[in-house]
Amino acid sequence: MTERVDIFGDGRAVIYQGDCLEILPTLAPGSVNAVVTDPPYNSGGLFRSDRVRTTRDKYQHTDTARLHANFSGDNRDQRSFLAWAMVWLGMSQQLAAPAAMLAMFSDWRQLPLATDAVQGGGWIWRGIIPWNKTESARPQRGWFRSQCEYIITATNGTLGKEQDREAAMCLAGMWSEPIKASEKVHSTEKPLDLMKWLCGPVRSGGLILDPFMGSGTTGVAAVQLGRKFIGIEIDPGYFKIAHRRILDAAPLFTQRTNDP
Amino acid sequence: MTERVDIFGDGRAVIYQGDCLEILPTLAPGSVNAVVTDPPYNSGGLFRSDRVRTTRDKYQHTDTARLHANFSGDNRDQRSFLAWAMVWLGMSQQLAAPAAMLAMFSDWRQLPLATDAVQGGGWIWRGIIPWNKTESARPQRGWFRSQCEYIITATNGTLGKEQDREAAMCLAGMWSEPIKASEKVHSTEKPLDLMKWLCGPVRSGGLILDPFMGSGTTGVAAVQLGRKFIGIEIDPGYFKIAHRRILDAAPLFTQRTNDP
DNA sequence: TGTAGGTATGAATCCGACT
DNA sequence: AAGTCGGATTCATACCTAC
Repeated sequence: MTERVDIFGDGRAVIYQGDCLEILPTLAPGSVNAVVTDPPYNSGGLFRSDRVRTTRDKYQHTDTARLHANFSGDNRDQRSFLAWAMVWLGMSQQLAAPAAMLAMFSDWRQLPLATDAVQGGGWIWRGIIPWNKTESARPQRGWFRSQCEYIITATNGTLGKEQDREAAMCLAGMWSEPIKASEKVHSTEKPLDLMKWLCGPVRSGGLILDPFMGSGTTGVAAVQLGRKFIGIEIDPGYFKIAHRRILDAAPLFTQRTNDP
Repeated sequence: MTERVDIFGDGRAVIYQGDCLEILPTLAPGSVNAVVTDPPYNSGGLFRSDRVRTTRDKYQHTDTARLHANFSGDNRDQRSFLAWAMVWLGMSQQLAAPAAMLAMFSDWRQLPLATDAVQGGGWIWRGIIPWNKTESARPQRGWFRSQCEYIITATNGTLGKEQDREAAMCLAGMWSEPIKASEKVHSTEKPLDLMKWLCGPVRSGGLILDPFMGSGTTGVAAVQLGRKFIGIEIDPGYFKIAHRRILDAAPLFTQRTNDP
Protein backbone atom coordinates (compact mmCIF):
# COMPACT_ATOMS: atom_id res chain seq x y z
CA MET A 1 0.00 0.00 0.00
CA THR A 2 2.99 2.28 -0.26
CA GLU A 3 4.18 4.21 -3.26
CA ARG A 4 7.85 4.85 -4.04
CA VAL A 5 9.08 7.57 -6.41
CA ASP A 6 12.68 8.14 -7.46
CA ILE A 7 12.27 11.80 -8.35
CA PHE A 8 15.30 12.34 -10.60
CA GLY A 9 15.76 8.70 -11.61
CA ASP A 10 19.25 8.55 -10.14
CA GLY A 11 18.53 7.85 -6.46
CA ARG A 12 19.31 11.40 -5.43
CA ALA A 13 15.83 11.96 -4.02
CA VAL A 14 13.53 9.05 -3.24
CA ILE A 15 10.15 9.59 -1.61
CA TYR A 16 7.64 7.15 -0.17
CA GLN A 17 3.93 7.61 0.42
CA GLY A 18 2.89 5.66 3.48
CA ASP A 19 3.38 5.21 7.23
CA CYS A 20 7.01 5.62 8.29
CA LEU A 21 6.61 2.77 10.79
CA GLU A 22 6.11 0.44 7.83
CA ILE A 23 8.64 1.97 5.48
CA LEU A 24 11.62 2.63 7.75
CA PRO A 25 12.34 -1.10 8.36
CA THR A 26 12.67 -1.66 4.60
CA LEU A 27 15.52 0.84 4.17
CA ALA A 28 19.25 0.03 4.24
CA PRO A 29 20.84 -0.01 7.73
CA GLY A 30 23.82 2.27 8.27
CA SER A 31 23.14 4.33 5.15
CA VAL A 32 21.74 7.55 6.60
CA ASN A 33 23.97 10.50 7.52
CA ALA A 34 21.27 12.68 9.04
CA VAL A 35 17.66 12.53 10.16
CA VAL A 36 16.09 15.97 9.86
CA THR A 37 12.38 15.99 10.62
CA ASP A 38 9.37 17.78 12.01
CA PRO A 39 6.95 15.21 13.43
CA PRO A 40 3.40 15.99 14.58
CA TYR A 41 3.72 17.57 18.03
CA ASN A 42 0.50 16.17 19.44
CA SER A 43 0.44 19.26 21.59
CA GLY A 44 -1.72 22.28 22.20
CA GLY A 45 -3.74 23.44 25.15
CA LEU A 46 -3.62 22.74 28.84
CA PHE A 47 -6.37 20.15 28.68
CA ARG A 48 -7.15 17.07 26.69
CA SER A 49 -10.16 18.76 25.15
CA ASP A 50 -7.83 21.29 23.56
CA ARG A 51 -5.95 18.48 21.86
CA VAL A 52 -8.88 16.62 20.35
CA ARG A 53 -9.72 19.44 18.02
CA THR A 54 -8.28 19.18 14.55
CA THR A 55 -5.06 20.97 13.84
CA ARG A 56 -6.87 23.65 11.89
CA ASP A 57 -9.41 24.29 14.65
CA LYS A 58 -6.66 24.39 17.25
CA TYR A 59 -4.31 26.76 15.54
CA GLN A 60 -6.19 28.90 13.03
CA HIS A 61 -8.68 31.70 13.53
CA THR A 62 -12.26 30.73 12.93
CA ASP A 63 -12.48 33.37 10.21
CA THR A 64 -9.13 32.77 8.53
CA ALA A 65 -9.27 32.81 4.77
CA ARG A 66 -6.11 30.79 4.16
CA LEU A 67 -7.16 27.50 5.74
CA HIS A 68 -4.55 24.75 5.64
CA ALA A 69 -5.47 21.12 5.27
CA ASN A 70 -5.50 19.08 8.44
CA PHE A 71 -2.82 16.46 8.85
CA SER A 72 -3.14 13.11 10.54
CA GLY A 73 -1.40 11.81 13.62
CA ASP A 74 -1.75 14.91 15.76
CA ASN A 75 -4.10 13.60 18.45
CA ARG A 76 -2.00 11.30 20.58
CA ASP A 77 -1.91 11.65 24.33
CA GLN A 78 1.40 12.03 26.10
CA ARG A 79 2.09 8.38 26.82
CA SER A 80 1.34 7.20 23.33
CA PHE A 81 3.29 10.09 21.83
CA LEU A 82 6.32 8.90 23.78
CA ALA A 83 5.85 5.26 22.78
CA TRP A 84 5.26 6.12 19.14
CA ALA A 85 8.17 8.56 18.90
CA MET A 86 10.55 6.11 20.53
CA VAL A 87 9.65 3.50 17.92
CA TRP A 88 10.34 5.60 14.83
CA LEU A 89 13.38 7.20 16.43
CA GLY A 90 14.74 3.73 17.19
CA MET A 91 14.06 2.57 13.65
CA SER A 92 15.80 5.67 12.29
CA GLN A 93 18.80 5.05 14.52
CA GLN A 94 19.14 1.57 13.03
CA LEU A 95 19.46 3.20 9.61
CA ALA A 96 21.99 5.76 10.77
CA ALA A 97 25.70 5.65 9.97
CA PRO A 98 28.16 6.20 12.81
CA ALA A 99 28.21 9.85 13.94
CA ALA A 100 25.02 10.56 11.99
CA MET A 101 23.08 13.63 13.11
CA LEU A 102 19.49 13.94 14.29
CA ALA A 103 17.56 17.23 14.20
CA MET A 104 13.96 17.01 15.37
CA PHE A 105 11.46 19.82 15.91
CA SER A 106 9.30 20.17 19.00
CA ASP A 107 7.24 22.84 20.69
CA TRP A 108 7.85 23.84 24.31
CA ARG A 109 5.14 21.61 25.68
CA GLN A 110 6.43 18.36 24.18
CA LEU A 111 10.13 19.11 24.64
CA PRO A 112 10.65 16.92 27.73
CA LEU A 113 8.85 13.96 26.15
CA ALA A 114 10.67 14.48 22.87
CA THR A 115 14.11 14.43 24.48
CA ASP A 116 13.12 11.27 26.37
CA ALA A 117 12.05 9.68 23.10
CA VAL A 118 15.27 10.68 21.36
CA GLN A 119 17.36 9.07 24.07
CA GLY A 120 15.05 6.07 24.34
CA GLY A 121 15.49 5.58 20.60
CA GLY A 122 19.23 5.12 21.04
CA TRP A 123 20.47 8.58 20.09
CA ILE A 124 22.84 10.69 22.17
CA TRP A 125 21.14 13.97 22.94
CA ARG A 126 23.50 16.89 22.32
CA GLY A 127 21.49 20.06 22.61
CA ILE A 128 18.49 22.26 21.93
CA ILE A 129 18.35 24.96 19.29
CA PRO A 130 15.58 27.55 19.67
CA TRP A 131 13.91 28.79 16.51
CA ASN A 132 12.86 32.32 17.40
CA LYS A 133 9.78 33.20 15.36
CA THR A 134 10.08 36.80 16.59
CA GLU A 135 6.91 38.84 16.87
CA SER A 136 5.15 36.86 14.18
CA ALA A 137 4.00 34.46 16.92
CA ARG A 138 0.71 35.05 18.70
CA PRO A 139 0.92 37.32 21.74
CA GLN A 140 -0.64 36.50 25.08
CA ARG A 141 -2.12 39.14 27.30
CA GLY A 142 -0.34 39.59 30.62
CA TRP A 143 2.18 36.87 30.01
CA PHE A 144 5.25 35.94 27.98
CA ARG A 145 4.59 35.19 24.33
CA SER A 146 5.34 31.64 23.24
CA GLN A 147 7.43 32.65 20.26
CA CYS A 148 9.95 29.83 19.90
CA GLU A 149 9.93 26.32 18.59
CA TYR A 150 12.81 24.01 19.43
CA ILE A 151 15.12 21.72 17.50
CA ILE A 152 16.50 18.77 19.45
CA THR A 153 19.94 17.73 18.20
CA ALA A 154 21.55 14.34 18.74
CA THR A 155 24.11 11.99 17.24
CA ASN A 156 24.36 8.27 16.61
CA GLY A 157 27.25 7.55 18.93
CA THR A 158 30.14 9.97 19.18
CA LEU A 159 30.35 13.19 17.20
CA GLY A 160 32.94 11.44 15.08
CA LYS A 161 35.84 12.64 13.03
CA GLU A 162 35.70 15.67 10.82
CA GLN A 163 35.45 13.60 7.65
CA ASP A 164 32.07 12.34 8.85
CA ARG A 165 30.70 15.85 8.73
CA GLU A 166 31.00 18.89 6.56
CA ALA A 167 33.83 21.35 7.25
CA ALA A 168 34.47 21.54 10.97
CA MET A 169 32.90 24.95 11.19
CA CYS A 170 31.26 26.50 14.19
CA LEU A 171 27.51 26.85 13.84
CA ALA A 172 25.34 29.21 15.83
CA GLY A 173 23.06 27.73 18.47
CA MET A 174 19.91 29.58 17.56
CA TRP A 175 17.88 30.68 14.55
CA SER A 176 15.78 33.83 14.24
CA GLU A 177 13.32 34.17 11.40
CA PRO A 178 9.69 35.21 11.29
CA ILE A 179 6.96 33.05 9.81
CA LYS A 180 5.97 34.03 6.28
CA ALA A 181 2.37 32.96 6.06
CA SER A 182 2.01 33.71 2.38
CA GLU A 183 4.82 31.31 1.43
CA LYS A 184 3.46 28.38 3.37
CA VAL A 185 1.77 25.37 1.79
CA HIS A 186 1.58 23.30 4.97
CA SER A 187 0.30 24.82 8.21
CA THR A 188 3.48 23.85 10.06
CA GLU A 189 5.94 24.42 7.25
CA LYS A 190 9.43 25.56 8.23
CA PRO A 191 11.51 28.24 6.47
CA LEU A 192 13.77 26.84 3.75
CA ASP A 193 16.80 28.77 5.03
CA LEU A 194 16.38 27.17 8.43
CA MET A 195 16.28 23.65 6.97
CA LYS A 196 19.36 24.32 4.84
CA TRP A 197 21.23 25.60 7.87
CA LEU A 198 20.24 22.52 9.85
CA CYS A 199 21.69 20.32 7.12
CA GLY A 200 24.99 22.18 7.47
CA PRO A 201 26.94 19.48 9.33
CA VAL A 202 26.03 16.79 6.76
CA ARG A 203 28.92 16.17 4.38
CA SER A 204 28.44 16.77 0.66
CA GLY A 205 26.78 13.76 -0.94
CA GLY A 206 25.53 12.51 2.42
CA LEU A 207 22.04 11.04 2.77
CA ILE A 208 19.35 12.92 4.69
CA LEU A 209 16.18 11.17 5.88
CA ASP A 210 12.87 12.85 6.77
CA PRO A 211 10.18 10.42 7.99
CA PHE A 212 7.57 13.23 8.22
CA MET A 213 8.18 15.05 4.99
CA GLY A 214 5.02 17.16 4.85
CA SER A 215 5.32 19.54 1.94
CA GLY A 216 8.95 18.52 1.41
CA THR A 217 11.00 21.49 2.62
CA THR A 218 13.73 19.20 3.99
CA GLY A 219 13.99 17.56 0.56
CA VAL A 220 14.22 20.90 -1.20
CA ALA A 221 17.03 21.92 1.18
CA ALA A 222 18.89 18.63 0.68
CA VAL A 223 18.68 18.75 -3.11
CA GLN A 224 19.74 22.39 -3.27
CA LEU A 225 22.75 21.60 -1.06
CA GLY A 226 23.82 18.58 -3.14
CA ARG A 227 22.85 16.00 -0.50
CA LYS A 228 20.84 12.86 -1.16
CA PHE A 229 17.35 12.58 0.29
CA ILE A 230 14.81 9.99 1.40
CA GLY A 231 11.40 11.31 2.44
CA ILE A 232 8.29 9.66 3.80
CA GLU A 233 4.82 11.21 3.96
CA ILE A 234 1.57 9.53 4.94
CA ASP A 235 -0.83 12.04 3.40
CA PRO A 236 -1.31 11.55 -0.37
CA GLY A 237 -2.05 15.24 -0.93
CA TYR A 238 1.11 16.49 0.69
CA PHE A 239 3.07 13.65 -0.94
CA LYS A 240 2.16 15.07 -4.36
CA ILE A 241 3.06 18.59 -3.28
CA ALA A 242 6.43 17.43 -1.93
CA HIS A 243 7.13 15.57 -5.17
CA ARG A 244 6.56 18.71 -7.23
CA ARG A 245 8.53 21.01 -4.89
CA ILE A 246 11.59 18.75 -4.76
CA LEU A 247 11.50 18.31 -8.55
CA ASP A 248 11.45 22.08 -8.99
CA ALA A 249 14.27 22.50 -6.48
CA ALA A 250 16.96 20.90 -8.63
CA PRO A 251 19.17 23.22 -10.68
CA LEU A 252 18.11 23.31 -14.33
CA PHE A 253 21.20 21.57 -15.73
CA THR A 254 20.64 18.49 -13.61
CA GLN A 255 17.00 18.30 -14.58
CA ARG A 256 18.01 18.46 -18.24
CA THR A 257 19.96 15.22 -17.91
CA ASN A 258 16.67 13.40 -17.64
CA ASP A 259 14.85 15.43 -20.23
CA PRO A 260 13.91 13.49 -23.35
CA MET B 1 21.84 27.96 62.62
CA THR B 2 20.25 30.45 60.27
CA GLU B 3 20.79 34.18 60.16
CA ARG B 4 18.06 36.66 59.22
CA VAL B 5 18.71 40.25 58.12
CA ASP B 6 16.07 42.88 57.41
CA ILE B 7 18.19 44.98 55.10
CA PHE B 8 16.33 48.29 55.24
CA GLY B 9 14.66 47.70 58.61
CA ASP B 10 11.17 48.01 57.08
CA GLY B 11 10.61 44.49 55.72
CA ARG B 12 11.17 45.57 52.14
CA ALA B 13 14.10 43.18 51.73
CA VAL B 14 14.69 40.31 54.12
CA ILE B 15 17.46 37.79 53.57
CA TYR B 16 18.25 34.51 55.28
CA GLN B 17 21.53 32.65 55.47
CA GLY B 18 20.84 28.92 55.55
CA ASP B 19 19.30 25.99 53.69
CA CYS B 20 16.07 26.90 51.91
CA LEU B 21 14.56 23.52 52.86
CA GLU B 22 14.72 24.65 56.49
CA ILE B 23 13.76 28.26 56.00
CA LEU B 24 10.90 28.04 53.48
CA PRO B 25 8.52 26.25 55.92
CA THR B 26 8.92 29.11 58.39
CA LEU B 27 7.62 31.78 55.97
CA ALA B 28 4.01 32.98 55.68
CA PRO B 29 1.77 30.87 53.37
CA GLY B 30 0.02 32.74 50.57
CA SER B 31 2.23 35.79 50.85
CA VAL B 32 4.49 35.43 47.83
CA ASN B 33 3.59 36.95 44.45
CA ALA B 34 6.50 35.52 42.49
CA VAL B 35 9.31 33.01 42.83
CA VAL B 36 12.25 34.06 40.65
CA THR B 37 15.29 31.88 41.06
CA ASP B 38 18.34 30.23 39.57
CA PRO B 39 18.91 26.95 41.41
CA PRO B 40 22.09 24.86 41.08
CA TYR B 41 21.67 22.99 37.78
CA ASN B 42 23.62 19.88 38.64
CA SER B 43 24.19 19.28 34.93
CA GLY B 44 27.71 18.35 34.11
CA GLY B 45 28.84 16.17 31.28
CA LEU B 46 27.42 13.08 29.68
CA PHE B 47 28.78 10.77 32.33
CA ARG B 48 28.79 10.67 36.09
CA SER B 49 32.52 11.16 36.26
CA ASP B 50 31.96 14.60 34.79
CA ARG B 51 29.38 15.41 37.41
CA VAL B 52 31.54 14.63 40.41
CA ARG B 53 33.90 17.40 39.46
CA THR B 54 33.24 20.74 41.03
CA THR B 55 31.55 23.60 39.28
CA ARG B 56 34.77 25.52 38.91
CA ASP B 57 36.56 22.65 37.18
CA LYS B 58 33.76 22.11 34.71
CA TYR B 59 33.00 25.59 33.59
CA GLN B 60 36.27 27.42 33.78
CA HIS B 61 39.50 27.07 31.95
CA THR B 62 42.32 26.20 34.33
CA ASP B 63 44.23 29.33 33.49
CA THR B 64 41.28 31.64 33.97
CA ALA B 65 42.31 34.45 36.25
CA ARG B 66 38.90 35.00 37.76
CA LEU B 67 38.32 32.02 39.99
CA HIS B 68 34.91 31.91 41.52
CA ALA B 69 34.31 30.06 44.72
CA ASN B 70 32.60 26.74 44.18
CA PHE B 71 29.01 26.86 45.18
CA SER B 72 27.29 24.08 47.03
CA GLY B 73 24.66 21.69 45.82
CA ASP B 74 25.85 20.96 42.31
CA ASN B 75 26.80 17.32 42.65
CA ARG B 76 23.51 15.52 42.89
CA ASP B 77 22.60 12.92 40.34
CA GLN B 78 19.50 13.31 38.25
CA ARG B 79 17.03 11.40 40.39
CA SER B 80 17.99 13.18 43.55
CA PHE B 81 17.93 16.52 41.73
CA LEU B 82 14.33 15.81 40.79
CA ALA B 83 13.33 14.84 44.31
CA TRP B 84 15.14 17.78 45.86
CA ALA B 85 13.76 20.30 43.36
CA MET B 86 10.23 19.00 43.80
CA VAL B 87 10.50 19.55 47.56
CA TRP B 88 11.55 23.20 47.48
CA LEU B 89 9.22 23.94 44.55
CA GLY B 90 6.35 22.42 46.54
CA MET B 91 7.29 24.42 49.61
CA SER B 92 7.43 27.58 47.51
CA GLN B 93 4.04 26.84 46.02
CA GLN B 94 2.62 26.64 49.55
CA LEU B 95 3.87 30.18 50.11
CA ALA B 96 2.48 31.46 46.80
CA ALA B 97 -0.60 33.66 46.48
CA PRO B 98 -3.21 32.71 43.85
CA ALA B 99 -1.95 33.42 40.31
CA ALA B 100 1.60 33.91 41.59
CA MET B 101 4.34 33.51 39.01
CA LEU B 102 7.31 31.17 38.94
CA ALA B 103 10.41 31.84 36.84
CA MET B 104 13.18 29.28 37.20
CA PHE B 105 16.43 29.03 35.27
CA SER B 106 17.71 25.82 33.76
CA ASP B 107 20.25 24.75 31.20
CA TRP B 108 19.26 22.57 28.25
CA ARG B 109 20.36 19.36 29.87
CA GLN B 110 18.24 19.73 32.99
CA LEU B 111 15.20 21.19 31.24
CA PRO B 112 13.10 17.99 31.15
CA LEU B 113 13.80 17.23 34.81
CA ALA B 114 13.18 20.83 35.77
CA THR B 115 9.77 20.98 34.08
CA ASP B 116 8.84 17.70 35.78
CA ALA B 117 9.88 19.14 39.13
CA VAL B 118 7.90 22.34 38.54
CA GLN B 119 4.74 20.39 37.80
CA GLY B 120 5.43 17.89 40.57
CA GLY B 121 5.73 20.82 42.95
CA GLY B 122 2.15 21.85 42.16
CA TRP B 123 2.78 24.67 39.69
CA ILE B 124 1.10 24.98 36.28
CA TRP B 125 3.82 25.02 33.66
CA ARG B 126 3.17 27.78 31.12
CA GLY B 127 6.20 28.06 28.92
CA ILE B 128 9.91 28.29 28.27
CA ILE B 129 11.80 31.51 27.64
CA PRO B 130 15.20 31.13 25.99
CA TRP B 131 17.91 33.47 27.16
CA ASN B 132 20.16 33.91 24.16
CA LYS B 133 23.69 34.58 25.36
CA THR B 134 24.68 35.36 21.76
CA GLU B 135 28.30 34.90 20.73
CA SER B 136 29.52 35.24 24.29
CA ALA B 137 28.96 31.47 24.61
CA ARG B 138 31.82 29.15 23.72
CA PRO B 139 31.75 27.94 20.08
CA GLN B 140 31.97 24.24 19.25
CA ARG B 141 33.80 22.93 16.18
CA GLY B 142 31.57 21.12 13.71
CA TRP B 143 28.44 21.44 15.77
CA PHE B 144 25.85 23.91 17.00
CA ARG B 145 26.96 26.20 19.79
CA SER B 146 25.08 25.83 23.05
CA GLN B 147 24.36 29.51 23.52
CA CYS B 148 21.04 29.58 25.38
CA GLU B 149 19.88 29.06 28.90
CA TYR B 150 16.20 28.63 29.61
CA ILE B 151 13.67 30.12 32.00
CA ILE B 152 10.75 27.88 32.91
CA THR B 153 7.61 29.89 33.63
CA ALA B 154 4.63 28.70 35.62
CA THR B 155 1.74 29.96 37.72
CA ASN B 156 0.10 28.97 40.97
CA GLY B 157 -3.32 28.04 39.56
CA THR B 158 -4.88 30.12 36.80
CA LEU B 159 -3.27 33.19 35.30
CA GLY B 160 -5.77 35.16 37.33
CA LYS B 161 -7.28 38.57 36.95
CA GLU B 162 -5.41 41.63 35.86
CA GLN B 163 -5.25 43.05 39.39
CA ASP B 164 -3.13 40.08 40.41
CA ARG B 165 -0.41 41.15 38.04
CA GLU B 166 1.16 44.30 36.75
CA ALA B 167 -0.30 45.93 33.63
CA ALA B 168 -1.99 43.40 31.37
CA MET B 169 0.64 43.82 28.72
CA CYS B 170 2.01 41.32 26.25
CA LEU B 171 5.59 40.39 27.04
CA ALA B 172 8.15 39.00 24.62
CA GLY B 173 8.99 35.31 24.84
CA MET B 174 12.74 35.55 24.58
CA TRP B 175 15.70 37.54 25.90
CA SER B 176 18.96 38.31 24.10
CA GLU B 177 21.91 39.62 26.04
CA PRO B 178 25.55 38.60 26.15
CA ILE B 179 27.28 37.62 29.38
CA LYS B 180 29.61 40.26 30.72
CA ALA B 181 32.15 38.17 32.61
CA SER B 182 33.99 41.20 33.94
CA GLU B 183 30.94 42.44 35.83
CA LYS B 184 30.15 39.13 37.46
CA VAL B 185 30.67 38.33 41.12
CA HIS B 186 29.09 34.85 41.02
CA SER B 187 30.01 32.33 38.32
CA THR B 188 26.38 31.86 37.23
CA GLU B 189 25.22 35.42 37.81
CA LYS B 190 22.43 36.66 35.53
CA PRO B 191 22.18 40.10 33.91
CA LEU B 192 20.29 42.63 36.02
CA ASP B 193 18.15 43.77 33.07
CA LEU B 194 17.00 40.20 32.52
CA MET B 195 15.98 39.79 36.16
CA LYS B 196 14.09 43.10 36.11
CA TRP B 197 12.25 42.07 32.95
CA LEU B 198 11.32 38.71 34.49
CA CYS B 199 9.79 40.55 37.45
CA GLY B 200 7.62 42.53 35.03
CA PRO B 201 4.33 40.68 35.66
CA VAL B 202 4.60 41.17 39.45
CA ARG B 203 2.41 44.03 40.60
CA SER B 204 4.00 47.01 42.33
CA GLY B 205 4.56 46.28 46.00
CA GLY B 206 4.32 42.52 45.39
CA LEU B 207 6.64 40.10 47.15
CA ILE B 208 9.34 38.25 45.22
CA LEU B 209 11.06 35.18 46.67
CA ASP B 210 14.44 33.77 45.63
CA PRO B 211 15.44 30.60 47.52
CA PHE B 212 18.86 30.50 45.78
CA MET B 213 19.89 34.10 45.99
CA GLY B 214 23.59 33.76 45.16
CA SER B 215 25.05 37.22 44.82
CA GLY B 216 21.57 38.75 45.08
CA THR B 217 20.77 39.99 41.57
CA THR B 218 17.08 39.08 41.97
CA GLY B 219 16.98 41.17 45.13
CA VAL B 220 18.62 44.13 43.42
CA ALA B 221 16.04 43.91 40.63
CA ALA B 222 13.14 43.67 43.08
CA VAL B 223 14.29 46.63 45.17
CA GLN B 224 14.94 48.80 42.12
CA LEU B 225 11.45 48.00 40.81
CA GLY B 226 9.75 48.80 44.13
CA ARG B 227 8.83 45.19 44.91
CA LYS B 228 9.42 43.47 48.22
CA PHE B 229 11.99 40.70 48.43
CA ILE B 230 12.84 37.61 50.44
CA GLY B 231 16.12 35.88 49.63
CA ILE B 232 17.80 32.75 50.90
CA GLU B 233 21.45 31.80 50.42
CA ILE B 234 23.31 28.90 51.98
CA ASP B 235 26.84 30.17 51.39
CA PRO B 236 27.96 32.72 54.03
CA GLY B 237 30.34 34.43 51.59
CA TYR B 238 27.69 35.06 48.95
CA PHE B 239 25.20 35.97 51.66
CA LYS B 240 27.43 38.88 52.65
CA ILE B 241 27.91 39.93 49.05
CA ALA B 242 24.16 39.84 48.42
CA HIS B 243 23.51 41.89 51.55
CA ARG B 244 25.86 44.63 50.34
CA ARG B 245 24.57 44.62 46.76
CA ILE B 246 20.90 44.87 47.76
CA LEU B 247 21.69 47.61 50.24
CA ASP B 248 23.45 49.58 47.52
CA ALA B 249 20.56 48.99 45.11
CA ALA B 250 18.08 51.18 46.99
CA PRO B 251 17.71 54.78 45.87
CA LEU B 252 19.67 57.17 48.06
CA PHE B 253 16.70 58.87 49.69
CA THR B 254 15.37 55.58 51.06
CA GLN B 255 18.76 54.63 52.43
CA ARG B 256 18.99 57.96 54.22
CA THR B 257 15.93 57.14 56.31
CA ASN B 258 18.02 54.62 58.20
CA ASP B 259 21.16 56.67 58.34
CA PRO B 260 22.20 57.73 61.83
C1' DT C 1 7.76 53.74 -8.37
C1' DG C 2 6.76 55.10 -3.72
C1' DT C 3 4.22 55.71 0.33
C1' DA C 4 0.40 55.35 3.37
C1' DG C 5 -3.23 53.00 5.37
C1' DG C 6 -6.14 48.90 5.96
C1' DT C 7 -6.24 43.82 6.65
C1' DA C 8 -5.01 39.01 7.26
C1' DT C 9 -2.13 35.90 10.08
C1' DG C 10 0.07 33.01 13.81
C1' DA C 11 2.34 24.45 15.67
C1' DA C 12 -2.76 29.39 21.24
C1' DT C 13 -5.13 30.19 25.06
C1' DC C 14 -9.08 31.75 27.65
C1' DC C 15 -13.53 31.21 29.13
C1' DG C 16 -18.48 30.87 28.86
C1' DA C 17 -21.97 27.61 27.44
C1' DC C 18 -23.44 23.21 27.25
C1' DT C 19 -23.65 17.91 28.01
C1' DA D 1 -19.72 18.43 38.44
C1' DA D 2 -16.09 17.10 35.68
C1' DG D 3 -15.80 16.93 30.91
C1' DT D 4 -16.43 18.83 26.34
C1' DC D 5 -17.05 22.25 22.84
C1' DG D 6 -16.19 26.23 20.14
C1' DG D 7 -16.16 31.39 19.61
C1' DA D 8 -13.40 35.51 21.16
C1' DT D 9 -9.21 37.52 21.88
C1' DT D 10 -4.03 39.16 21.63
C1' DC D 11 -0.71 42.58 18.45
C1' DA D 12 3.56 42.92 15.62
C1' DT D 13 4.32 41.98 11.12
C1' DA D 14 3.73 40.96 6.29
C1' DC D 15 0.94 41.70 2.66
C1' DC D 16 -2.43 44.08 -0.19
C1' DT D 17 -4.76 48.07 -2.08
C1' DA D 18 -5.30 52.77 -3.10
C1' DC D 19 -3.59 56.98 -4.42
